[in-house]
Amino acid sequence: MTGQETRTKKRELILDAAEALFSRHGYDGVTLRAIAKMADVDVALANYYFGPKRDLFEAVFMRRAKVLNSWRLEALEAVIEEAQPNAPSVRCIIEAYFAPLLTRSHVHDEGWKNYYALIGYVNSSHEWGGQLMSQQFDPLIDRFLEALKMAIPDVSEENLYWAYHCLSGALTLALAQTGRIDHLSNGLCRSDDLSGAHSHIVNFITAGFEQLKDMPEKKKTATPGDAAAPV
Amino acid sequence: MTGQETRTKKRELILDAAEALFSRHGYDGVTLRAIAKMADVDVALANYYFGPKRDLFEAVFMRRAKVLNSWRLEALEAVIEEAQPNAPSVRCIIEAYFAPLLTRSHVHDEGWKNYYALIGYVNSSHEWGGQLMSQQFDPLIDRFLEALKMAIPDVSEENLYWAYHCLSGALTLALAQTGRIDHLSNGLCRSDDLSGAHSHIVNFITAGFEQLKDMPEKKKTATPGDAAAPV
DNA sequence: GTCTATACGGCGATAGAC
DNA sequence: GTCTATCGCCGTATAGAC
Repeated sequence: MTGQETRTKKRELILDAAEALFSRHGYDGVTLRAIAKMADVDVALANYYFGPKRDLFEAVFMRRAKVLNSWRLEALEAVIEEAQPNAPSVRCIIEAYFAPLLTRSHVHDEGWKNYYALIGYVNSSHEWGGQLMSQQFDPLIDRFLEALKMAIPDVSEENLYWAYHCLSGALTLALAQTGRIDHLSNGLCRSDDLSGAHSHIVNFITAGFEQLKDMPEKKKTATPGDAAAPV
Repeated sequence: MTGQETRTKKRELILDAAEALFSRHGYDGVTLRAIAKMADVDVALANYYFGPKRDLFEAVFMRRAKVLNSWRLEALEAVIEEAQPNAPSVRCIIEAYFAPLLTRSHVHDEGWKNYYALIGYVNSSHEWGGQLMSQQFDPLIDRFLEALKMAIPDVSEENLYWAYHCLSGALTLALAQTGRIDHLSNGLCRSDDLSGAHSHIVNFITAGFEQLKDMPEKKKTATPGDAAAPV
């Protein structure tokens, strides 16, 4: 084995171990020593390759973010292409957003499972949520929102962003796979069954965006006629 | 000030400080020393009152969970009462779920803001999500789901649980107030404006549940006719 | 360059003295 | 109820082996 191969190999081992541990225990719940032990390398090696702990965390997060983004971009461009010269439907766009994450075979891969849980952690974290998620994913999100604007004529920006926020929360909670739904449903639904969750989530989120079409232009965020009694 | 009063006061100070710090940095990101310093009490006092760190965390989480549950139960019973003898609408039930959390004046209270962020952290956490959330909130959730079953005839359990999952993700991400939407929207939407988010979220989630009414009984989770091309 | 062994200053939770 | 002491583990700098 050449030096180069070793280098790459050990780097990946460290990233894999860090990913597994960070996803389960969060940034502060993991020590570099634990990562080194799991990766079967020396304590100082993580620091040698990645610098301080914080930089290692970011390296872990960024590694697969790039892959996700390319899958999703590809899917988005496909549905836009296919719908030409019309705008793609809301459902197709939402499908392009979720399917690359939830329906491929990689969802059964241990590394990806860990990474998904990590996204769940990062997205709702005060420390990382605003910064890391935006940095890695916002450019692509903007393209999806552009597409949705074409599919939902006259939608207001505010409505669109909050709808995306709902999408994001629903998705990342699913990715986190916390076991909550298993408990709530007495085992009927399983949080580790992402492909089983896929169609439920797509249907739910599609409907959420579709209702923006019915918003009166002047009172975009108001509740429709059968509004509830204030509580 | 009597001993009893001091006792209660200091207990609350510790809980407040722990809440503020846990919500910002997570369980492992906070030391008992930091909590004690913020509460201006001795390091060992938290241990004296609450036992080990883990128990303190649970005490923080449970303190306001009880309050939330009673607000929501009250709201749910009000809409059921009001709709008698019919079933309440989906919108009214969803409104009863969200309004007590998002529209009251307490959302501007620092303590409650911290607690909300804590819910965001706990719900998507591997360590706590499955257990603590279920323990504190599932009994009430069951009652909301019962009500939704009446409002959505013939809905399958599986659809209902996954829809609730989407609701939960959207809500807790909003509660986490990570600043992500501020960034994405270039400041148009603000994640600390929960009452501003309220109607957007209610509309989105209501539509998500309403579409369950159109599900063909036999293919409950399938996508409707205009299904997307697989990606 | 790649990697290991070790050392260091500091802070962790909490048990036990008071 | 309060304070202190204890012991262990923390991240990381560094010296030097290969």
